[in-house]
Amino acid sequence: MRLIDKEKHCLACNSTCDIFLTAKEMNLEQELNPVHIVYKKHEIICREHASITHSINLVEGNAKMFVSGLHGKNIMLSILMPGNYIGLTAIFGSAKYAYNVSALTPCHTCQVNIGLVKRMYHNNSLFQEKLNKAFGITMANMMSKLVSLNQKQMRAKVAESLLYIAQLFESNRFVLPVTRKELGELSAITGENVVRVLSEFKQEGIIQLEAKEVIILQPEVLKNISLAG
Amino acid sequence: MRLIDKEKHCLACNSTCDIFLTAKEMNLEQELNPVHIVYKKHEIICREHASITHSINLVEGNAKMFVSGLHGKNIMLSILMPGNYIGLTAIFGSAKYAYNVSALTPCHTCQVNIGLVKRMYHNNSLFQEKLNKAFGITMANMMSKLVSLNQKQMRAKVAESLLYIAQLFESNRFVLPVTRKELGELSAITGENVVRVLSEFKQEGIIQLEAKEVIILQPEVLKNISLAG
DNA sequence: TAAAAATGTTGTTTTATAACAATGTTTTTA
DNA sequence: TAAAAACATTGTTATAAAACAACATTTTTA
Repeated sequence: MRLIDKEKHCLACNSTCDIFLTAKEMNLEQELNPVHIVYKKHEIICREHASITHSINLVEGNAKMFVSGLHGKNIMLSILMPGNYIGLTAIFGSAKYAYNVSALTPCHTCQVNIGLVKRMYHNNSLFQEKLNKAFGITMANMMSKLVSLNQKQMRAKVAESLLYIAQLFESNRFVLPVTRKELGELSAITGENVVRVLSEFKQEGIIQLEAKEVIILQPEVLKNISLAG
Repeated sequence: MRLIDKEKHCLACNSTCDIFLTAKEMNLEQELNPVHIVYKKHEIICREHASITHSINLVEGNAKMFVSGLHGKNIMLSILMPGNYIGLTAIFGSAKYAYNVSALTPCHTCQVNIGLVKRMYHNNSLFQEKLNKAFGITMANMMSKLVSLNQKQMRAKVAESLLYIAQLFESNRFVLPVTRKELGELSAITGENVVRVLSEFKQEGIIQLEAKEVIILQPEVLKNISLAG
């Protein structure tokens, strides 16, 4: 179930998103008509193969972007943070989602008609450049993920995932936004093996670990593990 | 060693590429100054991390696009066919190549200053749409490759690679443009195992195989193998 | 708040595939 | 065209990680 909160408006929103700023600059505020939708934990925000009708801005909360693989096993592509957009691939030729997004925590989203965003993209070169760059970065990340998931082994993959999450939260101390199994989806290994590797890292004094709380004690060591094997 | 053929000009070129057509439409023919460079088999056409200075159109021949992974093992992203472009990622925010391209056969390329192509992109919406779409498709392919290489096993991966090549050559009968080891790079398995799987497929009457010549006798069976495992 | 479901943990077994080795064949190079 | 290098093939061994199992703990749901 989703909650539609019609009270929230852009001017009251503390997240100054590029879409709003660009729309304002282009005098398209009237047409914006943003809809604020709240998703509960575990709820699907968008589904693979579904049509992209809106650009979705994650205003509050965390979500996971994943593709559903074989035998019900997912591969998590990324963890979404407040400020991230969903659905902008529509601008790059695909009318359908190529991935799923589901809420890891309650997620507040702001949704705008994708047609309007497309128009903005085509008529505002700064906005265009921003989206192009973001898309290019996504592509580069995909590329390195392809190598990592294929050629690295468990310890390296988990180390990489931990560093990725630390970088998202801009801190070496964080609360894991995912379960062990999901950390496995992000690292392309089983949940059981995630537990094992995490225990090893703890044993070796590389991380401190208690339930979901992680402190990376030796970031350089973890970095080395993530690079080599 | 590369051969620069200054004699070839766009008007004489039988490959009517989008860049030339768009430049003509925009009266930018004078500025185009295309350079025709020929690469020998095995030569590097572009290298990871190098600056992108030109848009490279593969006019004739085949090339492989790959990222260099760990322990000297590559992952092949795609096989390039005549008409394919290299370096357009520069438009999407990255000034450096994120991949390598090397010649599988002698490769004739036509190279145009990337700055000009960028200008064309920003001032021609049709051209823009084409490049965006191409980039989007590349992204989608990456995504499905991520799943395939991670979750499928040898037989499925090799089946997929064979179908991919058949689709490139638009025929179920083709001469492999790659070695067994390279087919391994494309499938993320070892060369030895490629040989084994190909032998199995031959034994099972799914393909006909002699040296580099492949005939897919039972495309549907191969398709099923590629999907399941 | 009791019951059910999901998550976390550790140990054991199985399995797919890499790694290694040995040899024949083709292609490239000097 | 002879020698060297790269490629293809088959068999064997080693290994990383999945699969399975059993149970403790936490979270969700009725």
